[in-house]
Amino acid sequence: MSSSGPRFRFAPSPTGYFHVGGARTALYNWALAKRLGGRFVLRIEDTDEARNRPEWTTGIIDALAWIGISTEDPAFEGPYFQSEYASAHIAAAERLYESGLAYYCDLTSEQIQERAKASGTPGYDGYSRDRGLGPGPGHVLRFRVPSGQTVVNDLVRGTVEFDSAHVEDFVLLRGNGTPMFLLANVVDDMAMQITHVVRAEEHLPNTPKQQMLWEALGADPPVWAHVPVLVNEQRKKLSKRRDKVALEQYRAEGYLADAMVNYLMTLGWAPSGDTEIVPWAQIQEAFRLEDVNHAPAFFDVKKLTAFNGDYIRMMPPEVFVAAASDWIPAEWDRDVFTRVSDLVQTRVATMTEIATMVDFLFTDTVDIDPASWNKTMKASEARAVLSDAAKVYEICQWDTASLKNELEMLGESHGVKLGKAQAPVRVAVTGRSVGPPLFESLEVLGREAVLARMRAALELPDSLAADE
RNA sequence: GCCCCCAUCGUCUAGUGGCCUAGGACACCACCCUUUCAAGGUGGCGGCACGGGUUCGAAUCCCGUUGGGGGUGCCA
Repeated sequence: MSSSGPRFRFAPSPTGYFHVGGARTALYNWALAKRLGGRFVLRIEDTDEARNRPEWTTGIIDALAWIGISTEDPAFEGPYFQSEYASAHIAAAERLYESGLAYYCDLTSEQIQERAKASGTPGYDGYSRDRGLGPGPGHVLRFRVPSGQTVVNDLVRGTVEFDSAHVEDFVLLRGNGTPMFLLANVVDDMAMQITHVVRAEEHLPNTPKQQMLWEALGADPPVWAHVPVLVNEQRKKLSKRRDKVALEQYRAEGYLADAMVNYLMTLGWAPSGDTEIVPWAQIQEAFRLEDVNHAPAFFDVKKLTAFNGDYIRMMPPEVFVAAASDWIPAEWDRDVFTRVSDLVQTRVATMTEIATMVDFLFTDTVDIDPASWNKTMKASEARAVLSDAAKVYEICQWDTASLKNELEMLGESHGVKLGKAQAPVRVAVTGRSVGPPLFESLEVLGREAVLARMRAALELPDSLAADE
């Protein structure tokens, strides 16, 4: 437990899903804690009653584990729950009140707005600073913001100055006596001896207030680092409403954790050298906050998908087969899949694509896609080729090479190359015009099934009505 | 409105005063390979927002403009 290294923290509030931006922030903290021999402290900020469900915490822990941040790791500490420390937050607030660093105010939000409107200056104007109010129902405790400048030293942004003239006396305790985020956050960070606060840029405007609180409470502020936010194509902060932000969703759609982690780390930062696909161990060694970019980064699903495809192809064949097993129906014959797995591995970018690519190998009959069929059958020789192939395939040797040679020769007799000749056979047998290499698939399917499908297709008219 | 942050190809980035005729990746295009589709290979397209300085020399330093973003709750 006792560790003299730096202490980082990740402090999400439970929301029911894990935001990809949060994942990147967690990864930054994790990389640093691991490399520096420090700690990664997980604190669930559950003080908002509206956001408080036990299963949401489980979701956070599962998501972290998926991206390699394990509660089993010695560098991991927690989770702590902010709601359990409410009495410490209140005690700190009372200390501030007693020493005159905070004061009570009985103005309602409406009254504050009216005063602001009347004076033309937005925000709270410090009306109750010297009214000597004590605690009472509906009285909020406000921090007496000292005049002057607050200089925030930020590892990614350098020195940022804030003039107190623009920092209002913010609320510490609500009218019902419960602590606010700014206070709770600081008190917890102090109690947990956090040395480095690495979080998203949206918290930068909070930082002078929190730093004042650290100082008012008699402690040295931590090292701050505000990393740029992740944005969508409209350059707006990624939001649950507009964008696909849930880590769980990407996971369910067949994205690999390694690919996700690697991609996330290239947003706002890049490993040295000419390749971005690098193992975590290398990232962990190389990552520096000082090298993080200052501008928001677009979360590009297309690039993520490209990374994912690369990671899928990097898997040793047997690893791919094992991984794929979780993504195909349980009743599918694993031996059959294994025979074509290498053909699939180079053709998918996400794990969910696997099943749809080879489903025709596992069904008794095949649904023919009308568009594919109609297009293929437009070729004048298509029907004749299919018909002849059905005859040749009754008697030829049943292996990939023979199947290919026979169709190639047959095609020549009709004046077409193999590329053209295979088309009607492909649609007839697989139902689609694209898919894994045909002859391998035929071999695996077996003569009986292939012939049955070809004959059934021969019964079809040249033009099929579209499904819908 | 006010406060703060930011600005290299469409996107993610390398670059920290001369190695830059600005490098890589994704996307896109072409060609090669090829049984469809991929994968792979080769090549191409494409950028230092603008204007002033500083300097022998600026993508790199300073100022301004413009353009983005974040914040502005008795949410976190």
